[in-house]
Amino acid sequence: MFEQDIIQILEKSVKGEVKLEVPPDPKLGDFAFPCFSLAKDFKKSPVQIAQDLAKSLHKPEVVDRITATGPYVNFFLHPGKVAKNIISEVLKEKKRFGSKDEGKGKLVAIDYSHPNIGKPFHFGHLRSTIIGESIARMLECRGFKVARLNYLGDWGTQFGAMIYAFLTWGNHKDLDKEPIKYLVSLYVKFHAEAEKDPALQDKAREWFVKLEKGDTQAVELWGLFKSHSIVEFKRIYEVMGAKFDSYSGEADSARQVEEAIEHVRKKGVTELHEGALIVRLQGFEAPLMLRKSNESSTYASRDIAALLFRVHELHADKVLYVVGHEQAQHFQQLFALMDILGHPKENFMHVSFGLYMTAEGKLSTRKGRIVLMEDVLKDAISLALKTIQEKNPDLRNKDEVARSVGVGAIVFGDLLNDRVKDVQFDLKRILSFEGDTGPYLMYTHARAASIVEKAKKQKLKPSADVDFLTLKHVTEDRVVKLLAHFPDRVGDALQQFKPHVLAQYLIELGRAFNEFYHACPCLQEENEELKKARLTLIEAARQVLENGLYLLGISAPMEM
RNA sequence: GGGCUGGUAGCUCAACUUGGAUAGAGCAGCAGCAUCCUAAGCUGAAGGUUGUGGGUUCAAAUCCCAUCCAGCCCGCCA
Repeated sequence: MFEQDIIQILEKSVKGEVKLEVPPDPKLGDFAFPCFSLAKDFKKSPVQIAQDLAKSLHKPEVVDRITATGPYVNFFLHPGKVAKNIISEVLKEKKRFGSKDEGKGKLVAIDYSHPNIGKPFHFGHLRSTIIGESIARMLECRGFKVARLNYLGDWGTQFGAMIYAFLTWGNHKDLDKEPIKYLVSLYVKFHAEAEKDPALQDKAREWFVKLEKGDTQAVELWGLFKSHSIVEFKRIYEVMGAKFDSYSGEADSARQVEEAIEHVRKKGVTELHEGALIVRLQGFEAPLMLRKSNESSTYASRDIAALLFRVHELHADKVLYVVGHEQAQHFQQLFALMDILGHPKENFMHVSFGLYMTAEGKLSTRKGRIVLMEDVLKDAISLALKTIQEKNPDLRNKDEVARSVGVGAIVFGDLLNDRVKDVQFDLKRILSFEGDTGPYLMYTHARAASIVEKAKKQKLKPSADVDFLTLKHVTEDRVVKLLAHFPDRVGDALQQFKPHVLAQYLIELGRAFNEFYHACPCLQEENEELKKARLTLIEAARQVLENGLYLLGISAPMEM
C-alpha cells in the first residue's frame, strides 16, 4: 500500500513503468528504485541520476527520507506512521487480516489426499493432504469458495490383484487382526509372484472385469477392503484435523465412464486400436486409453468422467489436482483433452510435488518399502509430550498441546520447502523442534500470547490508541515492516500455489519477533507509553503468526 | 529413444516465475548469554568457483544453448 504512493511520485519524474524493489538489507531502506535503465535517456550515469532524483523527489506522507546509494534511490518509510497504520489494521481485522475478496463468487475444486484403499496412508498422501489443505485455506482467505475432494483410489486392476491374492493366499482371520498390514503383505506377495509368472497379471485383469460386472464375490471382498481402509484414513484425518466435502472416489466415477466416453466420441477424436478405445493427442507420443480391449474402464477414463462431473455438475470454475510429480504427463493429456471438449485447459492445474525418497529409493507399496503415516504421527506427538514434560510440566492441557505441536512439526516440515522438489525422508529432521520448524513458530506465538495474558494483571490491554512514535528500536521497526508484508506474501504464495512462500515468511517474522523479544522487554518497561505500544505490537505479531499458521494448516496454542 | 523435474555452505534448504546492491537461513561443529515477560530462545565467529562450458546483458544463482549427474514418466498399472 505504501509502495503505490512512492510509485506515483516517481512516475512524475520518470517515463515508463516504474517497478520498485525491496533492498537486500533493511538498513538500505524499505523500497528501492534502480536507475540503470534510465542512463540512456538521461545521458547520465545511474549513480548521478539516483543522486539527482533523491534530492528532487517530493516525499509522500509515509516516507521519512529518500537517499541515493550508488545507482539506487532508497526510500525509508516513517516507522511510527507505518506502525500506527499496520498495527491498527491488524487489531481491527483480527483473523481476517490478510484476507481479500478477489475470489468472490468463484468455486475452486481441490482434489487432494486421495489415498488408495487396501494400502497404508503413507508420506505421499501426507504431502498431498498437507499441501492441498494449505492451498484450500489460502483460497478461502482470498474469498474463493472451495470444494475439498478426496478422490479415493478404490478402483482398477490393482483391486483385481488384491482379490486374487486374497483368494489364493489369504484368510479372513488374519485380515481381521491387522487389515491394512495384511492386505499390503498380500499385495507385495502378488507382485513378487507376478515377476516370476506374468500370467498373474491376467488373473488380476480378469478379477477386475468381474468386479466391474458386479460379480458378488468380488464386490463383497472389495467392499470389505474399502471399509477397513476408511476406518484407518479417518483416524489419521482426525489427528491431522483434515475434513473433506466429498469422499467420492474412482469407483463412483467408473459409473459415469460410458457417458464421458460418449461425450469424447462425439468430438470425433476416438479410435479403436487392437480392440481398445484410444484418443491420440497432438504433442504426445503415447495415446490416452479410454477403454481396454476387455471392456474395463481405465484410470484416464475415470479421471475424465470425474473432471466432467466437477465442471458440469459441481460447476467448479477451477479444478486443482494436488498429485505427485510422477503423474505430470497424465494431467497434461487430461487437460489437453478437456481443451478439445471445450473446457479451456487454463481452468485446470496440476499442483505437483516431488517424491519422498529413502536411501533405497522411492517409497513403494508394491516393493513393501513404506513409511506408515500413523507411526510417524505417534512418534511426533509422544516426542512433543516428552518435551512439554521437561520444559513446562505445569501445563494444563498437555495432551492436546502435544498433539498440536507434533502435527505442526510434521506439517510445517513439509511446507517449508518448495513442493516441486523430491524430499529426503529423514525422521530425525521431521521430529526436530528447533530452528526453522513448526514448533519454533508455535513457541514464538505462545510467548507473545503469554505476555498479553500477563499484561491483563496490570490492567493493560493492547490498543490502537497509543503513541506508536515511541517505537524506535530497530527490532521493533523490523517486526512492524514484516507485519505489513503479510497480505502480499499470502497473495504471492497463492499465485504460485506454493505454501512455502508463506512458511518462509513466517520464519522470518518469528525470528524478527524473538530478536525484539530479547532486545525490548515489555512488561518491565518504565515508560508507560512505550510499554503500551510494545504490548500492542506484540498482540499484532501474535495475531499475524496465528493467521499465518492457520493458512498452513497449523494451530497456534496460547501456551506450550 | 522421447518427455518432465531438480543440482546453491559438511548436511537439509531459501533466493530463480518478474535478472539488480555483500548469494540468505536452519542443522551439525566452535565461542558466549539465566537476579529480567517461557533458553522449543538470543548473540558472535566460521563455513560458497551457485554441477560444468558457452551465450545474451550495463548487470546472471536467476534468461538462452550445450553438456554431465540424480529422480521420475513414456504399462490394456494408478
